[in-house]
Amino acid sequence: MASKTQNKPAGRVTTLSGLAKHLGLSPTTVSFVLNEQAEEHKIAPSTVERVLAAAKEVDYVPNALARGLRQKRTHAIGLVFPHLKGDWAHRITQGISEGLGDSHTVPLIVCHYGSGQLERELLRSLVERRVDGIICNPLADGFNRYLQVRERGVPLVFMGDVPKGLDEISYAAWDPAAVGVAVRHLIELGHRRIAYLGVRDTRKISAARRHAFRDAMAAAGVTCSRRDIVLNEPGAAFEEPVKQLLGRADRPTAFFALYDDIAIEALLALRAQGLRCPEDVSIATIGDSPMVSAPGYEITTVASPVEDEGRACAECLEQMIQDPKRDPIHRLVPGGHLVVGRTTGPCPS
Amino acid sequence: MASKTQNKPAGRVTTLSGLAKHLGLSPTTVSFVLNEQAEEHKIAPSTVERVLAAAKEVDYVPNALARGLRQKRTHAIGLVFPHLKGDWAHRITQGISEGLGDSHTVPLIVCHYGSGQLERELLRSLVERRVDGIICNPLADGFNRYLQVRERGVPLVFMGDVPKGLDEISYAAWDPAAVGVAVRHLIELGHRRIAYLGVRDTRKISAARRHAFRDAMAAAGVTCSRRDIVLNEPGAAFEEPVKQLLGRADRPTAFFALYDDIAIEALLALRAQGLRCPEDVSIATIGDSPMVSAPGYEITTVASPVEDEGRACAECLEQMIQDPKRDPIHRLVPGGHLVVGRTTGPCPS
DNA sequence: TTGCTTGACTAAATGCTTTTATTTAATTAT
DNA sequence: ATAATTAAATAAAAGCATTTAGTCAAGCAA
Repeated sequence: MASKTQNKPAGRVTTLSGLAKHLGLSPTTVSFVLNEQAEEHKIAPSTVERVLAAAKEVDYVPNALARGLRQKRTHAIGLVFPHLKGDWAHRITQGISEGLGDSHTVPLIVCHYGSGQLERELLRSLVERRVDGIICNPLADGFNRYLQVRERGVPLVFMGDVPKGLDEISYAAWDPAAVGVAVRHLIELGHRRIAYLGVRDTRKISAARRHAFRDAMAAAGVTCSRRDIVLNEPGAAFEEPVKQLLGRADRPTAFFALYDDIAIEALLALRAQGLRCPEDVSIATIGDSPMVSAPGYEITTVASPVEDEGRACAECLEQMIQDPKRDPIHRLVPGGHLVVGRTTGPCPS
Repeated sequence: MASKTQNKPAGRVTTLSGLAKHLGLSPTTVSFVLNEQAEEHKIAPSTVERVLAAAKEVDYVPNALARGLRQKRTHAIGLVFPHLKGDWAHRITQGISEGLGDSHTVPLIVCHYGSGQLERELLRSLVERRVDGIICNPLADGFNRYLQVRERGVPLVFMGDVPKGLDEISYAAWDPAAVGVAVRHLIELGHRRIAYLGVRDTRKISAARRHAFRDAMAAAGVTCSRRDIVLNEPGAAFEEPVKQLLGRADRPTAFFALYDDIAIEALLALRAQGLRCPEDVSIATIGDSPMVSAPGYEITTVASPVEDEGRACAECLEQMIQDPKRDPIHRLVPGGHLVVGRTTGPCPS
């Protein structure tokens, strides 16, 4: 038993070297045993047992700081979220955890709460702590902050959309083909004039979704007038464009909204015009929230496979960690099933 | 400019020593400057500037592992959550972040998803990483895991309830006095026979809430029969006890439920008896969720000050970190306002 | 001139683990 | 019996920043 009064580092059994001294062995030997390299280094079985027993006895916990310092690997990854509101953070985190599997990597979750300042600090903090990689959902104007991190050699994966033209960065995003599910639903209900409500495509996935819309229409043999495509500036209201669309003689009988909040805007604008949904005009969207939570809405949507996205992000990041110099990975996560709400109905004849 | 071909550690400017060599100074000097101890150590102003400029130039990021190893302080704390579902995690995290203030401490959030095995691993991982402290919401059967951590000298704060008799551990919990808010509401509505639906008091706060109930009743001059106090075993159903209570001639006209899920159980049991709520019997509770989210329920509750709890936890932990040997801190967070739902009404005459 | 301060900086130890290169003794091959 | 091999370990460096205890030269007083 180690003397309790002794205060010298050698006397403390809490460290690997302390344990070694306690056992009359060298730190090397103890390290080999504790890292399951005993076979490889031909440590005598009796010694292995002795070390293991002692480690258990004193409940030795290795110092991850020292280990990480030496190995240049922390087995921790950073998850940068906007916040933890709602279900999204929960679902994606669960997916990421699954994706990490048994790699004994710990996700460190931080939130920037919409503050660019905080985002920068947190990012720096993660780099200081030498996380093995980062999965992030950045602020709209925060991309360059992450690029700086990438330049340091920290593997980085974006969950979701990235700016157009940014090819040298990895991302895992929901496959835009899911748009087709919503569109086909509308077409099956008999709709032929379907308008697209989206935003100007400064990001890849947004653009890809618009193409998916066009393709789904084309595949069904439905033509789509360019006038039925609304591409707002980010942040702009949809009331006016929707009004205009509805004012036309050959007005659309259905809307596809790129985001769920656009769908709500459209719904309100439509009602303000004295039209009923879904009797007069149907609305479908894609989005995380089936929006059943908002009583009175219940917009038809395509539920996104958030867990799968998380898993994809984690797998993607692991690959990058394995080989930091590899080409950036772009993964599209398929899936998403239709959740029919109260906003889609048969095309009015 | 540092030669790029050189591969020796001295050539890399990314470390403090590298930077020092680059500048023709000692690591000591650079360290002093970068840690704002230049004044204290009488570093020449010109040198200070030179160092600062160089650090900025190469965007030097200190290695938190090395620093932590030396200082025995990581400026990171662990937050152990069950999961990130709903609003609770979001709110308490925000509160904790506020409570940490500008201490430049990063919260590392981990979730055990109800798995004791995972909880143990995560806890060990946090200890390995030498977090400065831990704020946790443990599994019901996981307390001893945390006590082991505490014994290692890691400051520990429980958010919420702790087992009875466990005085040597810190916690920050919602003041049980909030129970009075719900009870007074019922009394103001004219109720005199109010039953208490709770669980056997193996935990401190549960017991304190029962006392708060009793006190609130007494303060209003209302007597409370012992028969109106239901203390279930944890996990047991409330259907039977509620049935019994309602079967009595002098049946209660109102229920106070210790948790919101108990309230729901009671509501269902009551309806199954052919009684209406709130016309025949009122139900009030205290809890995080105003339960407006569950349409058709909307149980009257006292909204808990989750952010305040988080802040209290963080402040509590910081104090313990300052002086790990101090007595455990027990903090009760006041507050909580009444949210009147559809389950409370005037006492039937 | 000698001794004492002070300003400006540095050498070296420390924290803990991993890893590479050796060592020592025992065993086997020749 | 000598060389070659193997088993079982170890010494020492590396990884990076902090911190204690100095050093060295210049400036000043006596």
